Amino acid sequence: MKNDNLDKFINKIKLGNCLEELKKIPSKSIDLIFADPPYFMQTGTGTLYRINGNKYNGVDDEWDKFDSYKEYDKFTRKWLTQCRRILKDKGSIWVMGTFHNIYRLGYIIQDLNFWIINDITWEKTNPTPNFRGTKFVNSNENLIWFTKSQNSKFTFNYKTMKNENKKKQMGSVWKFSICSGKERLKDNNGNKLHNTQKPEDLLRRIILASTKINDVILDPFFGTGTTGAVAKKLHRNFIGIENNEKYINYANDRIKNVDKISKNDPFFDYIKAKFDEKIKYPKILDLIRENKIKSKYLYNLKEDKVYLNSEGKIKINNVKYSIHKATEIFENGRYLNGWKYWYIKEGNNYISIDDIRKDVK
Amino acid sequence: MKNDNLDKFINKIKLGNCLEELKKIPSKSIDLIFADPPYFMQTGTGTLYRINGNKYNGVDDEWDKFDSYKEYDKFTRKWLTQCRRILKDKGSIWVMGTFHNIYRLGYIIQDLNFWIINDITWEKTNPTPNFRGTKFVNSNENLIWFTKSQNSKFTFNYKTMKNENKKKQMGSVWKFSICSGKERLKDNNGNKLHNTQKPEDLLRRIILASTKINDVILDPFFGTGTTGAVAKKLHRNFIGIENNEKYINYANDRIKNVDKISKNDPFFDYIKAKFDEKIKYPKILDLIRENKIKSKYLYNLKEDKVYLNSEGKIKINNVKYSIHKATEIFENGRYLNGWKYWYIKEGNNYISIDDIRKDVK
DNA sequence: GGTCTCTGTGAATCAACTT
DNA sequence: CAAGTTGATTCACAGAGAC
Repeated sequence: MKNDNLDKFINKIKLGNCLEELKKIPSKSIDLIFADPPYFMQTGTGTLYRINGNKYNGVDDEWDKFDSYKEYDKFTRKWLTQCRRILKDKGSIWVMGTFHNIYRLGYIIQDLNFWIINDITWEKTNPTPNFRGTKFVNSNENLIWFTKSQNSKFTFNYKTMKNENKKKQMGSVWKFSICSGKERLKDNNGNKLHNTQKPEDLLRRIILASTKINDVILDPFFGTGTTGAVAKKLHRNFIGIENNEKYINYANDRIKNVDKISKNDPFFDYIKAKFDEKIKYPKILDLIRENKIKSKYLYNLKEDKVYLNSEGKIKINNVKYSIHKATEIFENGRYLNGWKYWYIKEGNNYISIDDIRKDVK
Repeated sequence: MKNDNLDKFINKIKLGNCLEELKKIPSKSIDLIFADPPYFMQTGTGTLYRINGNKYNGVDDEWDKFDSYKEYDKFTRKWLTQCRRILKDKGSIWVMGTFHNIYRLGYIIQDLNFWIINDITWEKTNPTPNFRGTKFVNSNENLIWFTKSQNSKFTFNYKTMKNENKKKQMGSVWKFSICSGKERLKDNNGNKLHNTQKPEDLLRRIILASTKINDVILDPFFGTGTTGAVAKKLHRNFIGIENNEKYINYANDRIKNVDKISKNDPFFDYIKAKFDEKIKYPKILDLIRENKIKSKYLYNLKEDKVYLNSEGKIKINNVKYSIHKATEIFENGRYLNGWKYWYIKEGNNYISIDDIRKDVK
């Protein structure tokens, strides 16, 4: 996974224009990209008052202003194109937005021939209410997770996610609260440092789901460095790009104070994605050569009996089938996992060939 | 709300090409459009199997195939343009999709200068599992709700929605189960009639939120007629367009068997959106003229005392303020609703002027 | 110290009517 | 039509302060 040209970027925040800095990064060097670009909110010019008469301070930052969708699209197309170049073939990308920009992002992602894996909804448990009762409360943000092409292999720690979700498959709607309290960075005046700081729990799930230990995660809109802080904690590397020096200073401080989770911590199994390590069991030919399958005949639980030849194939009417394919003959076209379907007989006992291969290991 | 040219379409399903049929409908005649257009599912050539070996029958109907995104975009642009023409200025539109098509829809909606009100996530409580454990379970579908332009007034039954949500503002993530059981239409062979039949609960919420009683709701991809069935139940009118005669036959049967909710049903208040009826209370001058405010002085809860003149203005230092504006003086610039801020005193009792006007009514 | 109350605040395309 | 006036609206937390 090493890339010498990448060393000078690793675990650093680059000050500068997003596009220019992306261009400096070596091709095919990044494992994961997380991008939370400006949303282009287009709020009105008037003031929005809270019900108690106070003003509501929404996002009015210069960095969120664009002249038109056309300008926004052009910008999006450029940074996504750079992301394609620097991403490893087995890497993947997350982007984030609301209805203001998410359709621009998704459309361009598809036009650039990226391949969408999932669309995720972040359901906020404590969104800002709609003070005037004009519409449904905007209680969600949206994420898109995608690869460079349809055939890309990508990291997905399926079992880790399942363990995080009461042993059930993790779905595409995630509930988290917004970033507040101690986690929310304050400036020297005690005001919120950044208008749109993201919660660490969200980044934690993204990183645990789609990276391996020591992977390199790039965030081209680094802000206050949530991506970097969580990456460090979880023993991943980060690269940040940010054009506001103030944010960088706070982010560097923040990350410096993060402790990596200890290797003695029971949670360290999660960090290694231990549950998702691929275990290589012996193949059927290995078992035969090592004389682990003592019988020449296999049985299913309906007591059908078949002959297993020295090539590891099941012969039926002089035609050779794999142990899996052979299930179709006996199960009306249903194609099942042969390891769990076929048994040998020892006296009156049926022993699954799947148990045999796992015992060998 | 009557439009004579519309009579021949009302509560009927038109057999034919979506675009051609849309063109026949009069301009600015429709209150609400609900559109669940064909999805652009790319299942690829591989067959997907359930764990038990049965083939998974996903969406692979002919009507779902398009040559490319370009074709899909072109088609989307055309039917949305027709929708703009036939929609009343105060009408609104819902579209629905998954990540395969929702970004195409949203992007084009914005390009056509529609104005998005909300994006809604339908969280499925019982989604199809991901059989191979290759990604997060797709447990959501997405809806976009929008008007013809930024300044469009539209129907939103805010309080009705609040009542449906434990008296709290309804958010943008909706939990419903997928359509199954008795609700799911079967064909004569007992198989599911349509691959993407929508649950009635979903349509119920959409219709209750964004239409008034007797409104006309158009569904250009009518399918098995969920929109029509729910519209009828809730005392709304529908127009359906569908190019598959088989679906139309089943849908007509289905809708014929729907009973409108009785006017004696306690739920009928919801149908009329009674909670959202605008109530006109007397104004401050009316109350003074009719001598309903017996005192010349008003108090706030801090016991500040002000003089209310015969013009209904509060005089402070010889300057006249409205009852609302006057709150700014006593609340450090906070501009509050005067009706709930000012009281008269009867003995030791404070009586809110808001209570007085509501009693008068 | 513990419990209760009060206050502050978050990616917001946040009004309708009269003069 | 622009400017001014009237009036209808909030939820989950965290943290500070009161008792």
